[in-house]
Amino acid sequence: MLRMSTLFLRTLREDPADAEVPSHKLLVRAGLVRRVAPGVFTWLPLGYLVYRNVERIVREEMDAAGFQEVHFPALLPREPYEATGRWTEYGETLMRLQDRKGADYLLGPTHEEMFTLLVKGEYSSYKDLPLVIYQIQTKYRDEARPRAGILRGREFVMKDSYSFDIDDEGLQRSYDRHRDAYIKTFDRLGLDYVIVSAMSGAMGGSASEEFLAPCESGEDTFVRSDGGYAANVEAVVTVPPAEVPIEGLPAAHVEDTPDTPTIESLVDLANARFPRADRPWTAADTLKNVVLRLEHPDGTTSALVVGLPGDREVDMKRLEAQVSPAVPSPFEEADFAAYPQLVKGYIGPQVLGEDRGIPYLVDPRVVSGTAWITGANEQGKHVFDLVCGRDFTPDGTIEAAEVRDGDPAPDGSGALHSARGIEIGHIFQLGRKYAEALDLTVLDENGKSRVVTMGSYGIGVSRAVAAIAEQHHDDKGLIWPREVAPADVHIVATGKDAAVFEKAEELAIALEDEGLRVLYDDRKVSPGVKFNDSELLGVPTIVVVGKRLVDGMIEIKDRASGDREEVELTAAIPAILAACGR
RNA sequence: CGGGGCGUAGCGUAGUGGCUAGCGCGCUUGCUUUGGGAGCAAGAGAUCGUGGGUUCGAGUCCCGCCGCCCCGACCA
Repeated sequence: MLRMSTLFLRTLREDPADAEVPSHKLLVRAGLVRRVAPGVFTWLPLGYLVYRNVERIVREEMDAAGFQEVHFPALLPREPYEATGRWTEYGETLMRLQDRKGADYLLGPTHEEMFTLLVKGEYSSYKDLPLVIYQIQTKYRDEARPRAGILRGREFVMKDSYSFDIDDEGLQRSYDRHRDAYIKTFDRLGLDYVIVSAMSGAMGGSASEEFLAPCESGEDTFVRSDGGYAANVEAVVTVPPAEVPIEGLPAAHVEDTPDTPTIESLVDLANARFPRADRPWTAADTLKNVVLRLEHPDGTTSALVVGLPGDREVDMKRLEAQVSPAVPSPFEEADFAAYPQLVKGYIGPQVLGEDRGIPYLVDPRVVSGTAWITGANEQGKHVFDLVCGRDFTPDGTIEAAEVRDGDPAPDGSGALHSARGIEIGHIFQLGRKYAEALDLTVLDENGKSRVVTMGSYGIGVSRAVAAIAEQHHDDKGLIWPREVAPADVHIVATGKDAAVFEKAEELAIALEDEGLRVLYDDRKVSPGVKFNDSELLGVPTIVVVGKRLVDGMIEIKDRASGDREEVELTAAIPAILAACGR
């Protein structure tokens, strides 16, 4: 039994000045965590109970899925990370240190190398596979900017698991097992979440999905439709309009459009001097051609032109995902000098294309038969009614335009709107990148050496505590889902009557005997303080033993709904068990 | 790393060059109080982030440094 009179706990009446997001404010105010350094926190008794519940659930679901727990050190030598290039690739984010001899060490930001090497040292046959091992481990990342309390710390706890399979089918099965286990885990944690497809990015894998807990304080932007579609912005596929028959479309014609270097000025001039019969011109009638410089991994650079409707901007993140591993950057004046055919502000598709040395990719909305106003590749001139598929043929399409609220979901499930979420889990088909770098091979049934294929899967354990707090609170405080709550029932004894404390304590003991986890407020403070603390702490069921005891009554309150009922003390135990879902 | 803001008691804060740095919460002691953060009284607790400078006099003005928070960049 947790007694408030002796519990190491101090709740705060006011929000800490350095906290911004609800979970940070509440976890500090409720006395669950205290800051030690930027992005580094101490768990106090109640907070650690919650944290351990989350960890326990994660562990139980991993074990239930048949995965085996191991435990690596957080302190790791440099060499394995040197082998995969991450000693340097990880950059400033890596926490580095030296021992007394000057040897380099690091505090593990993630453990792909160590797992790969461990398996390499033990296994050498296809008969040993598949294998999934995991750990729950403190990770260190020297984030440029830790923020939002324990939502994004420099020290945090992560469950990371790794699958090892002989072939892609096996990897897919391991991946699916993790996906199922994660669904069970997050359901038990009481988290609302969506699974979005994610770009694999620098990790070099193929399939990858993120589990995002939608909430205002989330750092990841994603889009969702009312019909259930959810995806990372980078992964959204544009729904192209129907193609238009080319016959009968007016011929292209070049017009003088002086001083129209921007889309806005161009539309204004077009409406003033070349008005349409049916409707005014809009930015969406123009074809904007954005020149970019691509830097390739081998150090060379090249130009790329992206054509998109003038009312859209290029989304650099989406573009990056498309051109990876090349890195895009804006075209500078010096770059323009190298391509005299590109007239800044008046670029048109007529001079573009792979065969002319400047690859030209367009937004999927630019389909055959669409007519555009676009640059005529001459200062002060634009071409009207330039028809795709007749007057120009792009080299292909690219998903680089911004995704906007109201755009259709690719699966036809309605309009997209953007939302924010906390990344609480990530599952990832790594492939053979690490196995190759560290030479993890096994012999197959023909005695031939085969590189193992891997998956990596993470759950932010400490982050999940904050994510739950973000999703489960009100203006009075936290509201823990039962399974992660620091206790099942919070008994509040009010008044100064000795009988109240006697009965409250008897009740606490009886409930504990029934298997409930009990937090008992036996402090000699005023009722208001106790009620407010009980709401701040967020134990799901609150039992008040107070002035109504003279009539043999106690009160049971549901923290989440605020519903309260009075019951006879004699019937209290079954009623409380029922309230706790037992 | 760029931009902005802020460092005063455990927490939240006031203090625009002048006496002994003020208030609320929390803490200690006593009395009263006990169904929504009680009242009265008496206390403890601060080298005002740090180093230098200006001044008769600096929490307050100037310069350097350190730290923290927010936005952006960055981020399996």
